[in-house]
Amino acid sequence: MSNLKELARSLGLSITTVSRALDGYTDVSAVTRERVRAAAEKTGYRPNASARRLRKQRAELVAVTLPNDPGHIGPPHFLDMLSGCAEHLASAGLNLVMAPVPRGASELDICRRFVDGRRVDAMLLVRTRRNDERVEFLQSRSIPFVTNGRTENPAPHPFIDGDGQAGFHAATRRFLAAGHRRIGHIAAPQDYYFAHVRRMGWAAAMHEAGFVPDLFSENAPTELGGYRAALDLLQRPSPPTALVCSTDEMAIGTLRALRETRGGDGIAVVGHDDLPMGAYVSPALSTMRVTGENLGARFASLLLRAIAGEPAETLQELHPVEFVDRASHEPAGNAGPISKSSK
Amino acid sequence: MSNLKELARSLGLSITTVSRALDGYTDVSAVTRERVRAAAEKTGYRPNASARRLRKQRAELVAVTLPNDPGHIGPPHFLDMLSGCAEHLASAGLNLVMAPVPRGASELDICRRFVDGRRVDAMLLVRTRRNDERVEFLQSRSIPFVTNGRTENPAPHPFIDGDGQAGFHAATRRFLAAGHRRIGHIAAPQDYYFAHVRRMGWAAAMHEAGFVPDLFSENAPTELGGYRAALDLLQRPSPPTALVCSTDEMAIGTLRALRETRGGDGIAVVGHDDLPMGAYVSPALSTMRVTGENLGARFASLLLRAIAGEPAETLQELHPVEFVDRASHEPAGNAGPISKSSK
DNA sequence: TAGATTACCCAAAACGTTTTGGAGAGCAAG
DNA sequence: CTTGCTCTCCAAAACGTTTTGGGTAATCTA
Repeated sequence: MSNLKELARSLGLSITTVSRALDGYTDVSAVTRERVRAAAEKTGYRPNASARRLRKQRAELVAVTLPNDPGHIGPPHFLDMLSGCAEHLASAGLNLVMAPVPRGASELDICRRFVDGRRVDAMLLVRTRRNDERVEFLQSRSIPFVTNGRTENPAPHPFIDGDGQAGFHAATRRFLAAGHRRIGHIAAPQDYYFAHVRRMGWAAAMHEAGFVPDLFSENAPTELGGYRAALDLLQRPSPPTALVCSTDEMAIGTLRALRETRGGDGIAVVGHDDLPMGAYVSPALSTMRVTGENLGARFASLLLRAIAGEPAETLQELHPVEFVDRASHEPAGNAGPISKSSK
Repeated sequence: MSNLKELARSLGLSITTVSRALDGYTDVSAVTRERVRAAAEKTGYRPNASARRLRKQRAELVAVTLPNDPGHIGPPHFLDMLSGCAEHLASAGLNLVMAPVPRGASELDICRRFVDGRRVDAMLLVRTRRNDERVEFLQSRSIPFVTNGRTENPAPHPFIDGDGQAGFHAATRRFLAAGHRRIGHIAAPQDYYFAHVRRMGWAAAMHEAGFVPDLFSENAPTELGGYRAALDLLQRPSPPTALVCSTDEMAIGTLRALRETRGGDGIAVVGHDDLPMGAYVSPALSTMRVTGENLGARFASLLLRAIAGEPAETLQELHPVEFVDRASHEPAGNAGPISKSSK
């Protein structure tokens, strides 16, 4: 129960002086400052967080919305990202608080709750949708925020994203260059921005090569979703010889579907995200990864700059994606996509 | 900038009355109460969280320590658990805040920081160690907490854990009953409590069957760690015919090691955790899972009861583990553990 | 020596809530 | 008339900080 008042009394100083000594102000003599510091250290004094927050009118908290997709909550490395972000924020005195979405409430309700109760100084939005009502709301309240993934909302806002369009375009072109003609896409729900642009990248490459991009199937962004979508494509009249999958989890579901299907031998697969697990499945999963290190720290940095008032336009990071070549994009067991007449 | 004072003035009432009306006290007339409620609704009034926290001397926050193992942060379903916990806590007015461990600091430092700054009302500890200094510290400060996993600390404390000892004992006995004799264990670092008891379960079953339990290898609790530990065991003079792995991730690394090793054909494998991914690797991973639904909500419930002052002894949950039989514990491609003379 | 500057320190006012300890009015009982 | 009770309401005191707007000596400047 140590507070500033007791510490001040025990030192024979005023509260003001003790407070300023601990904050390193220059208008307290070096000897006093050191005396105060020593006493604070000895008694283990820590300023009361709530009191400081009230006085400084800052919550010292940043909330991250947790997507509540049925049964699934985002890629496994999501937690690594959050951890890195929290660590970086902590060194600026901010803590990261989780904003889960209870059953029956919308993600917008949660934003409102945190913002209007002045519980946070900023927000971190993940799993953005093409038209994201949370973005609109936060802009209307002019509270700083950063999104993981772009949106199609008209007003610019800070974000970090990978260039999924370019990545899927390039991956599709690689397959085309390798001789594939029937290149399918395992798609995630298209109201997610990331899912939409990845499909657009694939579709554009197919279109440029003179094909109609209709060989795709949409499902949940999980192993099961990928499994189902792959089964769907495999039973089409002209099944694919190569599959570009929206996420690694979907790709791993796809690999299982291929194993279980007779016509699935030698179909090329590529995913996106570079999950650690991908190197351990069979065949080892070829994939893409967003370049750049320490995503979490970059989010934290953008959040801090947004809180400091930097304009949205200078807080947008679009990172290229790069290929991670393992085995699944060049499957053994067939002579290649052209000589193979699957089905 | 709406606060109680303004709301009170606009209604011609005192701050006290408005506050009590909103809190549903009976000493404000029904008609006034309704008038206040309507006005609060209309102006979108939300009490300032910092002010309430200061006055009520409660942080309304619970921190969860994030393990900072090099490059790895716990099982993928960890985030699902956190999300469920946060959701349940939120309905009691508490938020879950992340307590990452920055480089160079210990997990104890972080606990101290959160506790002594009165930033939290309780803590959630994950990845407990056999002798966990965080437990000792929190008990010395008598701050409520719950651990995910038991410890060997002398004083009892609230926890939720799966009975890994029994699970690994039973799994080993199953392999023994199936005729296996050389059953190895892929072990996680033994200072983790969970890793220790899982090894003890395996060792006890082997010992009871008359074998010296020395066919194990310890490594990081990751795919790579499992891979390396499996390679180690496979090059022993008498390699195993079955492997009980401390985690699913290690088991998946083990499966890759088996694929890449000539002598690895037909070696039985079982993991623990029931990761969704396990159903999609080849062979499909047989595993164990802790019984009971909605782990996160149970953690939240225990935390709330600990905050309410219930004694530690009544806040301990040990859940049995059950088998999830898929393919890897009965590998095809060999006639069985006895007829096979690997190496 | 007067005046200005510097070095150190502090009382008091916030920040916005909850809670304590009544106050005043109206009414019933003695 | 007094006493006690119920029903509403409220002033003021916390909670523990940070910051404002000084004050008092001592030291320097002219």
